[in-house]
Amino acid sequence: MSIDRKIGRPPAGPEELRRCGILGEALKIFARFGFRKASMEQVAEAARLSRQGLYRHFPSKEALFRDSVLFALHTSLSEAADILADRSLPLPHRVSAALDAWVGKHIDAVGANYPELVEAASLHVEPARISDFETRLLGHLVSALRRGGMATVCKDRGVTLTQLADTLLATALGLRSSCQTSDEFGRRMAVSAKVVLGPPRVGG
Amino acid sequence: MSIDRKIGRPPAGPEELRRCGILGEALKIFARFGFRKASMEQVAEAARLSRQGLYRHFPSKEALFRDSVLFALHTSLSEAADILADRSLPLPHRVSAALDAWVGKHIDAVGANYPELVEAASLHVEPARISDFETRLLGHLVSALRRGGMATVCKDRGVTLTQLADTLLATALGLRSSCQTSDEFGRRMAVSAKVVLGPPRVGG
DNA sequence: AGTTGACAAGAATTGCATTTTTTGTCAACA
DNA sequence: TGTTGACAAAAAATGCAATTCTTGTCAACT
Repeated sequence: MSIDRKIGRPPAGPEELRRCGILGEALKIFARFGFRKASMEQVAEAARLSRQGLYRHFPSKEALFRDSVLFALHTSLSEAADILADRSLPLPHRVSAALDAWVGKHIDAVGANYPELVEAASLHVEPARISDFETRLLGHLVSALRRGGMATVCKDRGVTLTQLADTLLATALGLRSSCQTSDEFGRRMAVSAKVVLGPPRVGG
Repeated sequence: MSIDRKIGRPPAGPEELRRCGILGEALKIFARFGFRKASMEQVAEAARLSRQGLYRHFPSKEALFRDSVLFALHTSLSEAADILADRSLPLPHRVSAALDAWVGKHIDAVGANYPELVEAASLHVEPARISDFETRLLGHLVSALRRGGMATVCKDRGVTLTQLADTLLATALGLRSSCQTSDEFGRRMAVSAKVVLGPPRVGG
C-alpha cells in the first residue's frame, strides 16, 4: 500500500506520508486546472504549505508534476490490482471495477483538461515509465482472467488471454471518450465486462 | 449507393454527382487542414473549380462543411451497412470491417485535426443529425448480430444485442484513440471482434 | 521541516496597431 | 454552369510594448 521503492524511495516513514499527501493535493490541482495553469502557489495552499516549503519537497514544478503522474499511476494500478486479486467477487465485477479505478475514476476530476494533461505527461514523464504501468495493468488483468477460468473461453473463441485483456482496455478507453461522468462510465463498463466475459459466476 | 433523399435532395442526376465529387474533395481538405485553416480556395482548387464557382454549389463555408460531414457520415454508414449485410463473410469479419469503415478509415486522413473537427462538427452540424447516424449504425450492427446467431450468445452472457453492439462500438472508439494508423486499427479491431464474438463460423 | 519577505529572470497575458488572408457578393462574360 | 476580376467587410495572423504572474532561489528566522 505504501509507495513502492520502484519509484525510488526508502520505505514509508512520516516524511513519505507527507510527500504522498502533497502529491494527492497536487494531483487534484493539476486535474482541475491542467499543467500550465496550475501554479505552485495553488498546490502549496491545497497542501497547507508555503510555496517555498513546497520546494523543500520537490525541486521544480516539472518534478512535482512528474511525481504526481507517477503517484496517480501507482495508486490506480495498486487499486486495480487489489480489486483483481479479490476472489470473493465475480470476475466481471472485478474487471469492470479495476478498469474503473484505472480510467473511470479520473473522468470527473480531469474533465476537459485531459488532452493538455496527456500532452504534458508525455512531455515531462519518461514515456517508458508510463507504458510500464500499462503493461503491468495488463499483466494483472491477464492473471485475473486466467485464474477466473477465461483460458477455456479464450480457446473457444480462438484468441489469447492477452488479446482479451487488450480488448477490455480498449473498450474502457472508448467508454471514457464517450462518457461525461465517472458514474456513467462505471455503469457502462459493467455492462461491457458482462458482454465480453459473460455473466458473473460464483467463484469465477 | 447514390446520396439519399434523407439528406434532402432530388434523385441522383449529373449535378448530384458533381456535388458529391466536390464534397469528396472538400472532405479531404477539411481532414487535412481542419475546418478553420482550410480555405474555400483550397477546396475549389481540389475540385477543379474557381472559388466563385464553388459558391454556386454551396452558399457558405459553413454549409459546405456541414454537407461534407453529413456526406462522410452517409458514405461511411452505407459502406458499413453494405458490409454488415453481406452474408458471404463470417460475422466477425463483417463487424470489424464495418467498424473500420465507420471509424478506422478516417484515422490517417484526419490525424491530429480530430479534436478541432469534432468541435467544428458539433458547432456547425445539428447534433441530432449526427447522433441519428450513430443510431442507425447501431441498428445495422444489431441486425447483423441477430442474423449472425448472436442472440443465443447474448442470452448465455445475460446481455442484450444492443449492449453487445454498444460494446463493439466503444471498443472501436478506444482503438481509434490508441492507434496511430488505419492499418493498425484494422488489425486490432479484427482481433477485438474475434474476442467479443468468437471465431468466424461459416454461414455466421 | 517549516515560516516570511525579497528578488531576478522568465513566461504568460493584455492591449493595440498593422498587415495579410479569407469570406461572401458583385458585375461582365463565355 | 461556369469563368475572371474586383470589392468591402470580417477574420486571422503578426509584431510590439507594457504589465502582470510565476518560477526558482536567496537570506533570516522559528
